[in-house]
Amino acid sequence: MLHFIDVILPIPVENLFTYVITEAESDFIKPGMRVAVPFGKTKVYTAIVKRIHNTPPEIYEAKQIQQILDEYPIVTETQLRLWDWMANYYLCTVGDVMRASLPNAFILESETLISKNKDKVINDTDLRDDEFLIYEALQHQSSLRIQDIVDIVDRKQVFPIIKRLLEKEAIVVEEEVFEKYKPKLVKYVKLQNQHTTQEGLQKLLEELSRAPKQRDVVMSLFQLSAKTKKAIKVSELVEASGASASIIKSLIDKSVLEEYFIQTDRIEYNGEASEASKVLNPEQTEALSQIKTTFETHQVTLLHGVTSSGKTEVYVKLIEEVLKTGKQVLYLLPEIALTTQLVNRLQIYFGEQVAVFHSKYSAHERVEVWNNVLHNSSKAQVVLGARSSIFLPFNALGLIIVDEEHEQSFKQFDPAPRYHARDTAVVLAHIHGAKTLLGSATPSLESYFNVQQGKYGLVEITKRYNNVLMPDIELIDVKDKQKRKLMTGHFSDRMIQVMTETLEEGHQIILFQNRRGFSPIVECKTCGHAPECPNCDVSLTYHSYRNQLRCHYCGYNMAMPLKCQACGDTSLDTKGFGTEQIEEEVKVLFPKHKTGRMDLDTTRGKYGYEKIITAFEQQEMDILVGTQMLTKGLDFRNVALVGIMNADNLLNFPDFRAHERSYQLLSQVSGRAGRTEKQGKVLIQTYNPFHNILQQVSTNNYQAMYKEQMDDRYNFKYPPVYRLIRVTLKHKDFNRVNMASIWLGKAFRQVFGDYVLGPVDPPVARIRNQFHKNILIKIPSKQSLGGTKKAIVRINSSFMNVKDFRSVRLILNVDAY
DNA sequence: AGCACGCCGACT
DNA sequence: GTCGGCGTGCTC
Repeated sequence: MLHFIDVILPIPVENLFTYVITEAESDFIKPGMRVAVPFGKTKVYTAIVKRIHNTPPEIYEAKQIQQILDEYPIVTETQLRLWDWMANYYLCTVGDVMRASLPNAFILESETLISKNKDKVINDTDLRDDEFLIYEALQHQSSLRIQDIVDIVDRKQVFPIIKRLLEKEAIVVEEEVFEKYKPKLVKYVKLQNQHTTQEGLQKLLEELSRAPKQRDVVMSLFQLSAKTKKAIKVSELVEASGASASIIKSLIDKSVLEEYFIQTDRIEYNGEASEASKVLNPEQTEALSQIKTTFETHQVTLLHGVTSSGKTEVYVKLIEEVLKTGKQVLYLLPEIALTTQLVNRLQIYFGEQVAVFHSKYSAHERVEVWNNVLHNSSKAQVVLGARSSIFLPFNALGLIIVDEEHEQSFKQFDPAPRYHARDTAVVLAHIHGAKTLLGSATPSLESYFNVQQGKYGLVEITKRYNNVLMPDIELIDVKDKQKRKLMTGHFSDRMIQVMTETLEEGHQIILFQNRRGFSPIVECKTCGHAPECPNCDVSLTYHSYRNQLRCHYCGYNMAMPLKCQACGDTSLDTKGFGTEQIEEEVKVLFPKHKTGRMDLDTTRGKYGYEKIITAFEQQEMDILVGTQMLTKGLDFRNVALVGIMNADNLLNFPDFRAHERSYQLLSQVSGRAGRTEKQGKVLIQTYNPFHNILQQVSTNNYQAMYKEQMDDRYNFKYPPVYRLIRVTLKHKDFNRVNMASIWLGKAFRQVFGDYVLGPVDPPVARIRNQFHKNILIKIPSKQSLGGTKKAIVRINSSFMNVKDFRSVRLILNVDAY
């Protein structure tokens, strides 16, 4: 009987691919293992085995696999189910999901290597110029990659040249696959056995009496191992004895010492669980017991607790209980880089059991976390991670916590799979029969809607920890202040007054300046010309760090011009209302106090965030000016005032969620004020103090916000009442995208009628020289999601059959909000 | 996604 | 005429 496997390839093609395997291989291969397979004429890819069967393909001959890469599955069956769900729900291929899931080091790809044909002597005169260049390069280098050749001849198409060289038998090519993951080995030393006894050591020390340095090393090693009773690293010995590596080397050569290697994790967790978890206050205890009750009837529960109500302590208790049952816990956070505080806290309680996983980790580190999770190692019982950690190979998941569930960074926008980690987490938990806890001080409308629909349980904490009062929020009418000439730059008299008071009391201040949709641009005062990106339809933004103009979309940058490029005048103004300007103004207003700034510019670099946060925590700064980053669960004890410089550009953002987002953002920033006994103060400057959202923020009235926003969503047919799929078309030729989008819009309208919006130009209609068009499809809740998606897929394939449109790139984004 | 194949303009 | 550009289609 013949044996076949269907495999998933990490490329965006719909189908699985079938390969033949031998009888022996069929006994060994299991779904979830990696195999290396030949694909196309030359390439070798890493594939994941999906299914093993005996049905030969009908219309083609299956190729053989090249090799099996694993001894056991590295992807679990539950993961394969989740991949299918994701591909189906988010309208992408399983290959896309695979690529996003596996640490890069797991996906090996072959690379074509070109080397000289040693069996044949080639006369230089037989070669053309470009061929000669390559042939000559091979005299110095044993092999060249395709990219090297591209660089050498400076041309895009190099295959014809390689082909000619091959025909002349001047070169040979081979496909090489590199193993990307190498376990890290650490060198240890110990005394050779005969020296470990009391007398053996005595004797050895006597022998070494003429070599005092070597003697010292032996003494140090003996003391170290007596003290720690553990294996001694060479590096430790070097440090303890102060000897050089060469002395140790000579002792090894003399057979006094013996060296050996142990495989170690790259990520080391220092310290053990050093503290028992905190005792909960009555509100938290009540919340915990309610959560457990709702879990009896619901898969998912939403924990709605006001800012600094101590949600984390509740999570900790819950985690403790799940760990006792031997299950794993996944703790999802919006952005891990900002949450060192939380990592430290969890490590205090759970020690080594905590593993951290996020995109800043190297490929090697990710493999190690992956393996620890896969083997249910004690080092990965609690996994703390950003959205991509939903891809880890859990096998005994008991609980998923999604903290700050309203955060939009849980949604991936590019590339595919364009998934929402919170929603995927709910599905993942369901597959495992685990529970999901969503936590937020300002829940997303969709989660609260699910509560109202009876899908999710709800638990609330309305009091802040230690009975700290909710901050007092005051709205300042900027229009009125301007009329009465009470504005100093961007600061109202009231803002300056309260800031002065706060500083006098020795407290700290956070000033929040939204950046979204509003960046500092450069404008000529004479002619009004603003430099634009040559590749995208946006003005360049000014960055004083490096004094340059940059494009946020494609990264294009140029030095800050001295003269206007249009009229030549030198009166260029870096106008705008960014954090930099605010910081400058603060320095003028409060010259005696220290001011810091936290935004994309200042948090570059690996420890950018930590530096600023720590400095502010240590009260090295009095005033911190920052963007959205400040909202992310940071805990500053001494902040008594939060100032919001301009609430309007948040509210006026052209997006159906602008109001919901503004509420969330403003509430979260406000929550940074007054975390100790003193009641915090929040000042919001706005042109529109009677705006409902601002009123709701100032009275902390989530219910009113929810009700009003939901009315809008019903009336205008937006999520969570309707589902939303956004179709983006991209092409370098404007007319072509235009025609294509009109065609596609019509086709959609024939099926979905008025539930199709567009095509419209997105706010930035050209990015990296590609023109964009958007079409929005709204799906009523009663309409079957599966049927809708099938219809979309069908329309897409007929779209692809129109010759002129084939080159237009289509991007489907499900739940694009 | 790659990569080969096949059809058209600008150079020897 | 050929070379090198780019659009089109397939990969088990």
